[in-house]
Amino acid sequence: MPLYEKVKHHVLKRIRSGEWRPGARVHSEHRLVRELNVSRMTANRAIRDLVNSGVLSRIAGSGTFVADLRSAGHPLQIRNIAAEIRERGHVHRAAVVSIERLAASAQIRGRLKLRGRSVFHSVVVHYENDLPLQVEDRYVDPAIAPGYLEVNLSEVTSHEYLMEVAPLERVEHVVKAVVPPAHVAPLLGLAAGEAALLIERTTWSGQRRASFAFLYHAGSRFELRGVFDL
Amino acid sequence: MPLYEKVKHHVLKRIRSGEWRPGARVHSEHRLVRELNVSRMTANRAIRDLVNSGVLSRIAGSGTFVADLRSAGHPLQIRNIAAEIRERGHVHRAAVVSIERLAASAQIRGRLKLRGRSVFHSVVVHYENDLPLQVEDRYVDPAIAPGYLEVNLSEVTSHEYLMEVAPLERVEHVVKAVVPPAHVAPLLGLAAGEAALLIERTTWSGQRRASFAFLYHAGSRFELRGVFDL
DNA sequence: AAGTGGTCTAGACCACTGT
DNA sequence: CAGTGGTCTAGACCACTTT
Repeated sequence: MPLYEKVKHHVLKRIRSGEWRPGARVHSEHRLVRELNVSRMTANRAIRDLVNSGVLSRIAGSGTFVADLRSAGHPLQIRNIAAEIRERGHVHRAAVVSIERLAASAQIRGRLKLRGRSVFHSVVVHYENDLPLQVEDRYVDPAIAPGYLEVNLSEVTSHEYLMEVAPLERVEHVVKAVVPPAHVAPLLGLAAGEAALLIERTTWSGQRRASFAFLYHAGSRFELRGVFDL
Repeated sequence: MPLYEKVKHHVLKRIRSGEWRPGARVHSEHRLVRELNVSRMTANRAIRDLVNSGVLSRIAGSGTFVADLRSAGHPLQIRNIAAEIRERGHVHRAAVVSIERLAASAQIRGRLKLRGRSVFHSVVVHYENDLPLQVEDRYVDPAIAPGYLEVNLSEVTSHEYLMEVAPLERVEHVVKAVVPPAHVAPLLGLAAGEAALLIERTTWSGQRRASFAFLYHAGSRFELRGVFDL
């Protein structure tokens, strides 16, 4: 692991533990240099990375601070759908449509950079108050999560399970508007011709890709929201 | 202007001019060091910035390459579409469909919390390399930007103008998938039944709402991308 | 073997902020 | 004034890819 990653973890650990709350001052670059025996350029890179990813914010001459949650409240939350629904005060229910081991297609092998020939595949429908909100069509690298087929996905979300077995360090989201494929539209209860919001989510554990998911949402019932103060 | 910004411009200029097309090899760090008389760390920072913003991609031991199209805007960024297109090394052009003063509907009055009875309304199509990328259907409070009707929106984006007359302090985005309305689909060059990605953007200047915009994008050509390192 | 990116160092000067 | 971040240098070693 590169040194600057260690510096990032050093800072993130304190933020996650609650020791450094939003708005709090983070140790200065010079101080990190002394604490961790790295050069200033290394500390600078670590902190600059965290600023770029929205975790910290800096004011020249003044200091570096843990960013407010509201600015981290980007539309593409990493959180799982179950928590989000419950946070809105509604009932979440998940129905497993299928969960199986498949021979990986060339496309999936490419997306996940799979080494083996097979892949785990699951399709789960998430309901908010008995209305289908999301169809989760997910591919998981068996090398990362060998026990995936035994998980009861109606009780534990894939995201929660993956976080347990292989701490995710990186998430990529791509948001698109699409006409949903034929196997998805009925699961979402969509009329013909209705649009769907598709989020393609790839997660990394270390250098390896852990999973890839197509998250389809009814265009008429789902939206991403983000507020930014400048 | 910092040196690394000059290095970035040096590279972006060649991409914009078409000298370096997507997939093409970019000058190596060592070569940039010789060409521009900067240290390698400075060249490295410039290139790494461009990689982070999706303009370039790197393969260790092999080289740095101009990234393919498709990797589009960051949902977190408030930047205007013109800047975004130019940063991808492409040509931006805007066509004004209409710009006028209207009697505000109840819905628009509510969204903008208008005090007066009229509102400015503009429809502009933004092209990326002559392909329609965004239809901007915008309502502006005349109290905030009285000179809006005189702005040449094919040369200055609404966002740029509003930033000038009434510095924006807050932006809200809502992202949806929709079937585009009849007046929008042809402007985007969409076939019947194609989906569109809609961003509803509200901007605040101080406590007042300055403008409200429907930003329609062709689902097949536009996506939002976000990467988060944890 | 030569070239490429990935990382790291130990300094440096600057503008700005806060005391 | 001391402290902070912003930038920059001129080297270095490494793992990897290409020739």
